[in-house]
Amino acid sequence: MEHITIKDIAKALNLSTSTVSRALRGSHEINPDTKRSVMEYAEKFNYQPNPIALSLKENKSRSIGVIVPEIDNPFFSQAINGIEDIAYNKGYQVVIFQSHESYEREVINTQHITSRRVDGLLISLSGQTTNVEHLKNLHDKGLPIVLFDRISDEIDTHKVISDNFEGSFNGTEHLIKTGRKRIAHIAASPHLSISKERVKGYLAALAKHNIPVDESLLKYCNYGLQDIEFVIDQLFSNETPPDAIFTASDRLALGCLSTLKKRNIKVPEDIALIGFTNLKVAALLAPSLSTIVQPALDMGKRSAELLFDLIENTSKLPKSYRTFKLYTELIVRNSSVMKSDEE
Amino acid sequence: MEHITIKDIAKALNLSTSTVSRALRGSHEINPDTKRSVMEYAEKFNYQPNPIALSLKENKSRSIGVIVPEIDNPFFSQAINGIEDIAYNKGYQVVIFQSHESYEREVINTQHITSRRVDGLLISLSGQTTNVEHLKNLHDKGLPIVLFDRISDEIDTHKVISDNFEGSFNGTEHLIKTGRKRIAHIAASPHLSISKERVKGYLAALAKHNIPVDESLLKYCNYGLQDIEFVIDQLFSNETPPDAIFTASDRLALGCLSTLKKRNIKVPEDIALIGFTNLKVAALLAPSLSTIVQPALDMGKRSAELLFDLIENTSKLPKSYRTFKLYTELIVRNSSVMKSDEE
DNA sequence: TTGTATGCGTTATCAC
DNA sequence: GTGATAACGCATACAA
Repeated sequence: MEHITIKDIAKALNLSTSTVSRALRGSHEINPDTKRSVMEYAEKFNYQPNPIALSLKENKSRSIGVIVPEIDNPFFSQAINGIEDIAYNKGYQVVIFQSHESYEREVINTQHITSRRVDGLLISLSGQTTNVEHLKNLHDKGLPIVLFDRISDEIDTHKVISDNFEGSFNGTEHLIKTGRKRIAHIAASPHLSISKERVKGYLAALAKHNIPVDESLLKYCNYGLQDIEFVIDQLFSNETPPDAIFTASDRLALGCLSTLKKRNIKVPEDIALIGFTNLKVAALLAPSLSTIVQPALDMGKRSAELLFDLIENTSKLPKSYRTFKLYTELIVRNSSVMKSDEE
Repeated sequence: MEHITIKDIAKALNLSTSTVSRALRGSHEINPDTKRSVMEYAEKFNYQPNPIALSLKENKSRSIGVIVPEIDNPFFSQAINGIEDIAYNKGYQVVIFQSHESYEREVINTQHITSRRVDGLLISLSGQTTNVEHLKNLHDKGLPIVLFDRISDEIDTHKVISDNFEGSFNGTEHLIKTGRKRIAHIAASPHLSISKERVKGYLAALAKHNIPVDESLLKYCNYGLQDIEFVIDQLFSNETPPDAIFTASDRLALGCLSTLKKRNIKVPEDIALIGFTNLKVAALLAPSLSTIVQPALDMGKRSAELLFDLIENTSKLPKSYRTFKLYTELIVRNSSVMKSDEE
């Protein structure tokens, strides 16, 4: 892969590299003729400045790192879509890493990230992560970081989340209002901020409607299909099984739907189902599933925008960091069932 | 984001940068004591070599570019998962671009890719792409390229695909053998290699079983949900609607399932459905959908491995390029229905 | 207006 | 065994 350099142009045109550089950069302190001839030559031989040389010089890479638990998760792939969108417009490249829900892998990834000299980091924590020293260190060293979705209180930076409490509260209350009495909640890893908030919302809705909490209806679940099958079988081995399930994520909703089908438990006839999902999954699952829609794409975009704000203003200190809550939207489906329940 | 350099170490230890460099690289022509003290200092202050400087020197970036139509598509996100896996082990970073099924965007992305000096390119063509000069150019300039899934005959390089013809043939034949007479096929963009191969397989299966081709049952469809709804409504406005639908991708299968549900057409009671999907989607949709499973993860891994082969052997010419076909797997579900149909 | 010199971080090539 | 120097591609302070 050969590339033409400024030096080549200079040689060909009998100029110095600095003159060529100036011409290319559109400097005004240059002879219009020289400029034109340089531009023509550059055009003709498809000159493209070497970004690596620039990076070395300016000590920045024009790339941002993104660490997500799994790329192959509808929520995160859609968030990355949004991130890529913003980065593309800013002329940055997006470098992807997966933690695979492993704390160790996340730590290793943060090391790679810094050794790669990315200009900023977007991260959603792994389900195993309880200690965030690895991120604190980076942040203390001045790396702009934005946390999204799965955040930690211990890091003082911008964060973007959806309104997990409210979404969870609304979803649970919807189930209550449609007559459900035994509402199970399947949450993701108990370490995650999103899990905690969603459980809070679930409990708050039950409390508001004076429904006693049954601990056996609150399950934490990994993302594997076996895990969710196990959890659902547990729920249904209960003396009085749930009449509704509220799941905390895309994957759990999908897994739940599939397991229920396997077990021949009909949704929504036998059991009501509502899930936190991103917009695309919600659309695809319509109309069998009511959903609390998380703005995955927007979360990606918003996070990236905030990160670029930080990157482009690293000089301006001190910053005041904020946590941005994006609205969730409750989409109610199976209206026929709703009606019968509402009587 | 401050980083310690070789120069810093040299200054601190009263050595020259070359000595430090040698010590760090584990050269043998060096005093063991010097080496140890350098290593200790580097360890203590967490020295990390600057990959950008390395890149400039070696004229390679230790990164590979990946261009996919949409990250947020289960097939591609899983393929990227595989790519990331291999790249991670090789110590390469993965830079992601989306063409958004747009030819123009794809061309622009290839320009970005080269300007970024990636060491290789993995690409799956956009649905609009018919002209591949932009890739030919890069390839002629010596950039290692591997095409996967959506390929073009016009580029002479390694390619990795699933056995689209066979998968399609088997899926269609399965529908025929279970008694279906009017089998519709919903394909993706007609420009795509995968579409062509799958249509061929579909037609071949019909031909083998002496089923006349009904042009009105063969539809090409974009990925938007509106598009698929439109197509399905078209199919069912037919005087004699289909009794089976064979869809050509994850997205089409999901969209089809969702639309049929919306229209209150029951699967598999009213209509049999079979789709090309990746493993995870197949698992999630079980047991409602029989699937021709494409090895998305493996395709990502295999493509990345081949790309690294090319990257690491750029000196060895000439190469003989190959097209690797990965097996698809037919997973038959709804066995109860099958039985009744098989009688 | 243009050219020369320097530096970004690293390693390779030469000297000593 | 160690150090000085050049080079990768570019931008810029300074000199002309």
